Amino acid sequence: MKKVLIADDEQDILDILQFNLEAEGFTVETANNGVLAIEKAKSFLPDLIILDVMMPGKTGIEVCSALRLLPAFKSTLIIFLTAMSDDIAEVKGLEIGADDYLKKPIRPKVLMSKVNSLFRRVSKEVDHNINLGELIINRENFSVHYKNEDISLARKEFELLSLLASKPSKVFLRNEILNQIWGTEVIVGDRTIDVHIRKIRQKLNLDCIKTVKGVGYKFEL
Amino acid sequence: MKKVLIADDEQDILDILQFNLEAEGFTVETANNGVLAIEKAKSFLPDLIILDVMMPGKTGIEVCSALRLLPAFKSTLIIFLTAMSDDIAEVKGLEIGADDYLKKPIRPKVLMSKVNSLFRRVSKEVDHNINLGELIINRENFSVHYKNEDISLARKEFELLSLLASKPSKVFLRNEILNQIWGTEVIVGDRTIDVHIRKIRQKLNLDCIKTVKGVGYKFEL
DNA sequence: AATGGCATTAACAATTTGATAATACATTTA
DNA sequence: TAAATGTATTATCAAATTGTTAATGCCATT
Repeated sequence: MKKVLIADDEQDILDILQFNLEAEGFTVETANNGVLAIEKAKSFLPDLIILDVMMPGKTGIEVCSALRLLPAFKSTLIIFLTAMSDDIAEVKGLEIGADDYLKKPIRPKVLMSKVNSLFRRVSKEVDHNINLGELIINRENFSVHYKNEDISLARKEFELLSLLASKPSKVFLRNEILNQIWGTEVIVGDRTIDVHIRKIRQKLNLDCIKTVKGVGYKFEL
Repeated sequence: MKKVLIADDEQDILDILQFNLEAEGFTVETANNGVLAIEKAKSFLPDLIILDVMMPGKTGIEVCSALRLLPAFKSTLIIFLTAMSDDIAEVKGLEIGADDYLKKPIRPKVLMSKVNSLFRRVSKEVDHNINLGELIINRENFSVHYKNEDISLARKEFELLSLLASKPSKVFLRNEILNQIWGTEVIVGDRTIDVHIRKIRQKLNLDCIKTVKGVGYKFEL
């Protein structure tokens, strides 16, 4: 189920949006200022963020810019809410990294259709990504990102990490891994998996792959 | 069959829900306040908890938060019942860890469809877990959790505990255990089981595996 | 043809696990 | 009570599993 974070300083707006989004099955969190929005975004890791432009303290635009700097929010959807009086040009340019914008007053139907169409648009891509906060795995780019650093993994290493991280905590049996990554036809030696695991551990420099002796491996942050 | 706990201070609601749930084959227990709900949850270990938000003493939200802190209720389904007058925002946010919510007045059909769809959603995952309150065994993660502590068991130990705990109170004959865990081909000596049992007792530090002399072993909390 | 990166294997080390035997303890039976 | 039976405990050793490093062969690129 998709997660949405709404940030606006008017409680009414929060309520209306929350109501409509939840009615469609989204999981919603709210924030009534920019600073809180950034905090909640980091812990909640929403799929979509709806930001009011004008908020006391940090404006929505500032929030957006700040988040976009973090790898975890590179591909998070962001929609802006703008009042008549706002300088629309700035938002419209979308150069700040917004995916869409909405003029107030808000018509729930319009919002929902925008939201749904955005999700439809990215529904395929999003599947390719694994986002664990500090660690981001992008299957499309074959890229791994940890704490603002790009980690370069070879193909098999990448597939292996991808697989394990796709279900954190689940123990993948050695056979399971062989089938998923090497297929049933190819037969490789016993130490092959170990060696790849070792390289991943080495490159990530992070103790996230646990060995379960006699069983297999599991990913846990 | 699935177990459901209902907590509401209105007897009428309890009766209606209990009637409908039992008609569908659920095992139902009820509580008419929050404190009692927590108590019953701990002993009854329901698969689903239906909580009224407004109850004297502890609100449903407080009950939910309290339960979610316990590992045993990490994945228990929780549905809230809200009256018109309740501050709906808080529940809807679902950030307190609810799986769904229902507005009063309650339409039994709506409730039942929500309940069934929730159970359908989690039917696969639940199989992997053995949840005995303080003790949680997760077959997917090969993990054992006792009183907020992770216990690390070797493979055979894990399989043995898993087997015994899969049917509490049932006495497993020594032969039965040998067949299940070692298979019919491998033949091991008589003392092998004892030694493993001992290690489990030692690691768990909990007298949950009883010896039935001349017969076998059984698991009992 | 030379280079470099990658996947795999081989060889060995390190570690963990499992099984057994020997002994101690407990309970039942004669 | 002594013997018999069954289980608990412990130490020990063998076996299985995994970690590590280096070496090999392959492929694509230059």
